Amino acid sequence: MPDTHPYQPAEIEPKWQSQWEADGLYNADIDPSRPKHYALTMLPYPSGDLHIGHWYAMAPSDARARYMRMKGFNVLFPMGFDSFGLPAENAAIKRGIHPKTWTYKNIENMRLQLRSMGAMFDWRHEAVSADPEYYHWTEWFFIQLFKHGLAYRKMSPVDFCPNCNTTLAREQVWGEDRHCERCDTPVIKKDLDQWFFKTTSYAAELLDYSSLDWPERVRTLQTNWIGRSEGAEVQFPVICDQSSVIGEDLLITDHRSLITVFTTRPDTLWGATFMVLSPEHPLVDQITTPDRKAEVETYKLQATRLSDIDREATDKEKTGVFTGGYARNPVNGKPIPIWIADYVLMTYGTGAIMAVPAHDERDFAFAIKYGLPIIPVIDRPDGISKSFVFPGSVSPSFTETLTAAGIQFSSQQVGALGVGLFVTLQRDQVDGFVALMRQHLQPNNWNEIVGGRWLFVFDDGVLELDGVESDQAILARCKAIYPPVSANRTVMEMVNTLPFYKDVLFHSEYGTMIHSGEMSGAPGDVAKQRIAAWLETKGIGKAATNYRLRDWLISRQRYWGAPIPMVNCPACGWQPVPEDQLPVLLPDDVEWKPTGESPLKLHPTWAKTTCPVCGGDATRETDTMDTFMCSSWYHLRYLSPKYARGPFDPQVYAYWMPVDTYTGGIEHATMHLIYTRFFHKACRDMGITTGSEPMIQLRNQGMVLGEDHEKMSKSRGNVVAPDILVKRYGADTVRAYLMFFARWDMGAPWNSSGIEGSARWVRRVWSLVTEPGPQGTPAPEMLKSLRRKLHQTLKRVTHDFENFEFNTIVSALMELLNDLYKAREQGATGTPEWAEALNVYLRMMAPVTPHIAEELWSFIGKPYSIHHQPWPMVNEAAAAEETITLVLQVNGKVRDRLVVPVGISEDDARQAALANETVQKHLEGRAPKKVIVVPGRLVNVVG
RNA sequence: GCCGGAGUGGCGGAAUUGGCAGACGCGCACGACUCAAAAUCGUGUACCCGGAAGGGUAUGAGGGUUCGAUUCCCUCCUUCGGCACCA
Repeated sequence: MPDTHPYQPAEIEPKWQSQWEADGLYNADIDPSRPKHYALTMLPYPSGDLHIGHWYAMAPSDARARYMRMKGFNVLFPMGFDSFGLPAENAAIKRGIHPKTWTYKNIENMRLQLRSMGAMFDWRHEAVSADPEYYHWTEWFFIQLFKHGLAYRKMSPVDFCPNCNTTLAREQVWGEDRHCERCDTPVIKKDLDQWFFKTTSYAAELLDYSSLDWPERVRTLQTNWIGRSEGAEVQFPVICDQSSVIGEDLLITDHRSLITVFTTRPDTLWGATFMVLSPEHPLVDQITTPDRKAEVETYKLQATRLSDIDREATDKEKTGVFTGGYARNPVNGKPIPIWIADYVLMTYGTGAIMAVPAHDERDFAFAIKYGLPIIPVIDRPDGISKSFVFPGSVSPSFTETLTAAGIQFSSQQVGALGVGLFVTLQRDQVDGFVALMRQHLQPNNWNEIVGGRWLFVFDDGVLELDGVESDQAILARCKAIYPPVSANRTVMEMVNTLPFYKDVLFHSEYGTMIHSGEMSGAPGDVAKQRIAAWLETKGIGKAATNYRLRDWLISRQRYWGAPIPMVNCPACGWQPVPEDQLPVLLPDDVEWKPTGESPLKLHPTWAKTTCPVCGGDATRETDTMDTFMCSSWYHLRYLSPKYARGPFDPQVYAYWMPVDTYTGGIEHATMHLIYTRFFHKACRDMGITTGSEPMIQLRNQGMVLGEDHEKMSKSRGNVVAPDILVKRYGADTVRAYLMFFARWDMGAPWNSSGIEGSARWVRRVWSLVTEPGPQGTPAPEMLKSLRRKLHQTLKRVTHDFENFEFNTIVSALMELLNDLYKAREQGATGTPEWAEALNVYLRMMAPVTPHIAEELWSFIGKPYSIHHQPWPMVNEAAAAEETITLVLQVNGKVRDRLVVPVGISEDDARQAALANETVQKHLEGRAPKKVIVVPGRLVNVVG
């Protein structure tokens, strides 16, 4: 027996790491004789220091990859760096370090830190996105997308600092007043011509997750992000001769100025009483009348100063201004005013909406605020109407009449005016009520019925609120009768002042169409489809599907990114750089102004080039690509990072792709994971890749919070540094603790004393194996139960590895260790059962704590390497229990437990329970009414 | 506001998906070893009543379904994420 010595991770960990490296133990090469497994963890950004969050993401993923390896898979588990991006430029501006220098120094450091983890990365597959050999192909992909019509240019606003003369990211804009982080200048929006990828062409396909094993949560997030909605596009002609609006007869419409709106509710078209355009809408200037110009311009400016977040905030009161222009509602020819408001976004739909205030909550609030007409066009499904009977407006016998008619109402004192009646009507009571009202209404009064029906009863007849004209007619009569309502601009504004009516004035449900001309009466379940078809036959619209998803903005006005390989020729327009001239290299000789203006723009010669088509003078694109472009295909570069004839070696691709298991944070659920799926599908359609999805199985880890339960950040000073932990406890302990301390998909706050438990576990395994146990003759029963526990644990650990339940893997191993210690005390060390236990135990540990497992494997005299060993097989017979604990309940409460043979019959279990003294005691002499036997678990006696 | 997750001892968490609540670990208490401390080992540790045997109460709150609910249903509260004037 070798000398026993204390556990020293600082010695054994580096030793095995270099051994594995030297032997190429984790080399992942094509091997058609073995099933492949491509395990991928999200590409880290080389910020300089490896964070505990990186460990939390990578160490359990590594353990899972190692488990798959032991299961017989040929596993590729690569690592690389997402090395373009803003922080490198910030370092350049603040500290005068070149982004390249800063980035590659960080990478060097992080490689060392990553090695200390003892992960099975095959570094021969490393890919670094800022290497020219890498971004060569990022550029190449751009050109392919361009050639296939999936890349295009359009104007798009950015946050811009006019003082620094530079575009700002959202994180560079600070404070309520939205000022520049460097110079405090208020930020403005600047419209720039920029490159986009047509992600929206794939919107429908991106909603299909049928071939994916992805968490429901992520699929929901993506589905909402893509945001499919069905409805119709409708064209509203702009009325260009403003003076004729008043004249009414000679309305001339200009069909060159059609405003297209997207609506999910074409069935409400007859209720569209105004339109709202986004302040950025291209027709705004044309529509705006001279007298409204100043106000509109002010509002537009104000809207551009707001962030999207501010514009989209719901707690803010809606604002807008009238443009002075009118459009014609195409279904009824009525002129409707055109407004602009910041709640309409140019990036969604067509940037213009038809407003139906009677059936859209936002539009209702907007119309009430600005006095715009509100006309109900969809019947209330519940049919409820309400009527307030003004004090003194009816003859005194009216209440008895109502009671006799079975109509529900309450009488209440209304201020000093007297007693009013608050009537609630069912659908079939309205006509009867109107008839009664006509008999009882006193001269020079009116009564309104609102909700299910919209009727105004006057001395001489009944008016219905069915359009803009009747709105004004009714209002005029009411004002004449009761001057206090004179300030109201619409009928709805007038009735909205009465709280009693609040719940019946507006609804957004589907229902039978009313007040809708020839379409009135169309039932709610078919109205939408019927109108969409009708619009098409009339040539004023069509059924349409709209997505919330936007095209992907690729352009960044930055230096440290992959150049966009495009050349602008005055004669030939935008042309791609010929593929044999790639990569377009980033110039190293760049200088920063303290303002952060992109040095590519300032470079004296870089942008000057010739047109690949005509050979004339031309200019390079000086914008670079979004780094999400680099991370959309890194899993492909990993396959063959040195390959020079294409982005990847097709043979290697054919073996490894798709990614079998992808692990990473939930924060990438929408952006990165949608971009990479889009990228893969586009590449498939261009004949570059095969299959429809790049990553088959996705699993997310949660977040490690600081000990104060807050998000870790340098400013809070709650950051946990893995290097210190590795130094103090060893990588194995850190790995084990990260797997143990929380459910992986949930994450949890860090607990610096909790890690002691994992450290103790690792040390106890060390002692168990290396220190001799007492001699003795262990009871055969004890050895049998040790073996049972071993195989039960193996079963649990196997199950938990399959399901990414890492915390219970470690706790199961801890439990078994406790039993092993007890067995050792009883002299089990010399037995075959003991040998088997150690053999299996170390193999179960190997994915979790690879170094100590290797060291102890060699200690017990097994051949190098444990990481070449197969995953142990569960012996079901050995794992089987002989007895169970039968729980005895009386009326659902546990009263006793019996140890019985595992195969006990239902009858025997019932008999045993009924014969039990404690059960009898708790029955207190009652006869059992019912006995429930759950085989193998419990007997519940109900009595 | 909408969508989704979570809420279990002093703390992190477990519970084969309707069947023994609190595995495992941290912490704490007591004990052993030690001159002492650390480390290590052992014992105990949800709460209440009780000397004990035992009994009662407990999985955010309240209701429901069920022989039986941490698990399913309804209402509400707290909290964490994501999305959001989406027409």
